[in-house]
Amino acid sequence: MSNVTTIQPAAANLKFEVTCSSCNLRELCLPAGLSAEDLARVENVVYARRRLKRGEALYQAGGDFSAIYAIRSGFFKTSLLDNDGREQVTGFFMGGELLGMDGIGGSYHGTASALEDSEVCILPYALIEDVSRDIPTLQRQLHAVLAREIARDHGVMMLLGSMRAEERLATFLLNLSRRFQRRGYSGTEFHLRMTRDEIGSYLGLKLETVSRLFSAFQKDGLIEVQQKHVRIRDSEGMEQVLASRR
Amino acid sequence: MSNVTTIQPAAANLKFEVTCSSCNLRELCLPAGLSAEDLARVENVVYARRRLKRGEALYQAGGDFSAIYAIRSGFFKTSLLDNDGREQVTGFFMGGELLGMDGIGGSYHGTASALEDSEVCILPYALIEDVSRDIPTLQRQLHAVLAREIARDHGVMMLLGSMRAEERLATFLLNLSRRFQRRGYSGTEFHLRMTRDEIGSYLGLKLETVSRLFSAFQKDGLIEVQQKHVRIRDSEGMEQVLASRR
DNA sequence: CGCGCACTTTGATTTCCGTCAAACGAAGCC
DNA sequence: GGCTTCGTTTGACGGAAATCAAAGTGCGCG
Repeated sequence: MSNVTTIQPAAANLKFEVTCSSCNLRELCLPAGLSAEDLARVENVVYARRRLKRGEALYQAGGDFSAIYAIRSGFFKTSLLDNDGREQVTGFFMGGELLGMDGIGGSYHGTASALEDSEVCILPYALIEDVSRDIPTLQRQLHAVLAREIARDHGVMMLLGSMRAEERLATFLLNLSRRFQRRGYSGTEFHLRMTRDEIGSYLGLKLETVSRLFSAFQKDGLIEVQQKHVRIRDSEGMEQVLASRR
Repeated sequence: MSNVTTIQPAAANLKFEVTCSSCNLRELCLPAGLSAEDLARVENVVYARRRLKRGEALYQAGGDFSAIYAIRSGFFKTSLLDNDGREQVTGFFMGGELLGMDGIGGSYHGTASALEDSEVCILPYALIEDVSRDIPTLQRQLHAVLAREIARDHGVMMLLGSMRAEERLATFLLNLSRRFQRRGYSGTEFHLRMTRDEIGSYLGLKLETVSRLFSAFQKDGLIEVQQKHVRIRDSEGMEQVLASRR
């Protein structure tokens, strides 16, 4: 992983050094598909970055919306808080993915917190608005990103609304696997950044159920799991857990 | 209700007669908040309408994306189809609400079908793109609508992920009530356009459970229900069903 | 008008997952 | 290094909703 960012001063103007062109997540991120020329203009939008410690909140539910964020490194969860204080995790996000879009036009609807030390690029909404008026490709990209988030949410609704517990966990693991792989990491062996409780909240299950399912999948030879370390041994078998719908 | 639309020719150029300015759903719809001047420009986007019979699909999952739709009258459901053909209803939509945003930048992710005879305004995406470049207020409105859909979906995720059956149905009924009221209809007495099965799919419950809950709510004096006709007798009691979270 | 079909209601039973409880393991801290 | 604390695993039990089944209701259609 690039260490470029670690040697730059933490203070003052972070604009220096922030270039999408040199970012290896470029093609997964907002500027995907932009020409070199347009890319240069977009770099004026990404005017700063922010580092977060594990557990720190990137933004809070109800906070004034000012920017969306692109994850440069690290791992996040987004969540909603219930009236009586119960948490619903609405998503897990990794490098190249965007956060904060639910706040557009008002205030953030949920909270985003770092599950490990992380860094994000700050994309002030007012600037995105301006620049996307001049660059149709960016405008289209932004809309596409918003639409993908809607489609993702619908997928989760299907998961929560009509899948059994084991199908939910299999779907979750296969989804993580695919996203790690896409980013050049192993798709068969990875480290879970979230707790069983957070997985459970996301999947609409209790943490004990999640734990039992991990154990069951291991017993069936589908995965090896030791705490937060997971290795997928039989991804075809995992797919079949899904196909087993009656 | 306005009958203006029923006397216009069904064929050929529907552009004539299509004016947001004279639409009583204006302030609930995409042009909300636009100046009279900008509104005139937006009317060039809404270049046609389409009527649908009950059961007819507005668009199908996988179909090429070309436009988003504003509901002028009627009632819709959106749904996803599972690998093995099972349906997940992702939402119910009424006058002034927008459909098809999940397709932006590709193909529609789900299907939208009319639950009663309906009419929609067709908003070709290419035109929205163009016009919203010139009218920042429209651009912002469009983004806000997309963000609201994301927020709505997160609300459903919370419902599906962490509520008990009776809380889900109470939430559903109160939400419908609020939306009917906002449109000038009674918020305490209304006609359900969807079947128990569709409600169940949306709420992650089986139709028998939905039916039983309707009966239970009636027995508790919260509602009166006869088939698809619902009257809310004790909306405060309904709210308390939600507050009763342990 | 009456028949058929789709939708709804209600009851009996089963099952999956939640709840409660306790022990275990790992990580951070003085 | 030992201690606390947080997270995980596993077991026993109970309950909410699913499943199976059958009767009832109302609407559309010939």
